[in-house]
Amino acid sequence: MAMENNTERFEKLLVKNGLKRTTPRLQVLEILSGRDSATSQPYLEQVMGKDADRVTLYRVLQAFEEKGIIHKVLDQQGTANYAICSDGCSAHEHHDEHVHFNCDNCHKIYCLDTVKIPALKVPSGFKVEHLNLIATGICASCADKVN
Amino acid sequence: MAMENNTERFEKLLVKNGLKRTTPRLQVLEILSGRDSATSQPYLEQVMGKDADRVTLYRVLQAFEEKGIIHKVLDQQGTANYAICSDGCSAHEHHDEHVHFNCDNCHKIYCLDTVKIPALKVPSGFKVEHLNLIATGICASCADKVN
DNA sequence: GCTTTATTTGCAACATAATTGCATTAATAT
DNA sequence: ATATTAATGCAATTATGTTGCAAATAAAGC
Ligand SMILES: [Mn+2]
Ligand SMILES: [Mn+2]
Ligand SMILES: [Zn+2]
Ligand SMILES: [Zn+2]
Repeated sequence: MAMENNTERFEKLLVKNGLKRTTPRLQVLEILSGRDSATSQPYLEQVMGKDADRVTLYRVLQAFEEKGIIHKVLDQQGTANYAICSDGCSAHEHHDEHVHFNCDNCHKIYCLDTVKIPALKVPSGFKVEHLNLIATGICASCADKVN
Repeated sequence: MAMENNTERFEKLLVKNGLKRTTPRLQVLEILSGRDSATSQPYLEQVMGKDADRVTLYRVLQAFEEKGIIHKVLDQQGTANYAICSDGCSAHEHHDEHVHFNCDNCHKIYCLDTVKIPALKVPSGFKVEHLNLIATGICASCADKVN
């Protein structure tokens, strides 16, 4: 049983979502999946360099978000960060209601998939659709380094 | 017992924080205090028009935020919105850890001062400093209009 | 009130993020 | 191999935010 490689997986993912198998798209998937935290748009742009136009990157990210392949998290400065959706997300509905942790030191954004956002009691009349919780502080990795 | 008017209150607020009583500053306080929800930077810029330069507006907002007079909330699109701090906020510490509600219909952001953000259990190693919770959905006012 | 001083403002320039229209290119279906 | 449709690249434009510096002005001191 041969371990399916990344590129094959990604190609299937694109086809499944009716997206053509193009270099910029595979590249974005490759980059995002190789990181343990969300990836900022500026970082992606820098890493891709001249391999793809800025506009193409924006369009790839938008398409992926719409299809439920990635989700966007805005950090405390309002910068867009992207992370691969764990599963269960589709074009029709995202299921990324986990907490995000924005480290004040390394500025990484971690998807805390195991931490669900507690339900909330809001004033009468308000109808809550989604909850978006970002915790800030020091991440495990940075806390380690200080010691 | 004469009811103290807004301008007098705002002048005192500025003096207390070591800020000079200037027209743009009073204008921003006037606008923000006259609204029931947070106010976006673009809206402020539009309302102030040529009364103040864009840069001045940015600097006024920054000074107010530093002094604990207002707090900034980023909406789902990453747009900066500002609201007057209820109280207890100072240059040294903000106490605005209430939930914010971003209406999908009218796009207003309400400070739900009465709704505190529940404490959170995060993976070991992570040290939470602040929590920032934005709920999206339909606000009370918009829900009413539909009926 | 007039002068001094420190703060604040306005302007110009710049930086970055994001969007749009359109012609060209490339992926897939036949 | 060709046709069709989707995707890309490029140029131009918009929006947001920042910086440096000279001019204006608020507040303090006389
Ligand atoms: Mn996430
Ligand atoms: Mn608030
Ligand atoms: Zn960190
Ligand atoms: Zn509303």
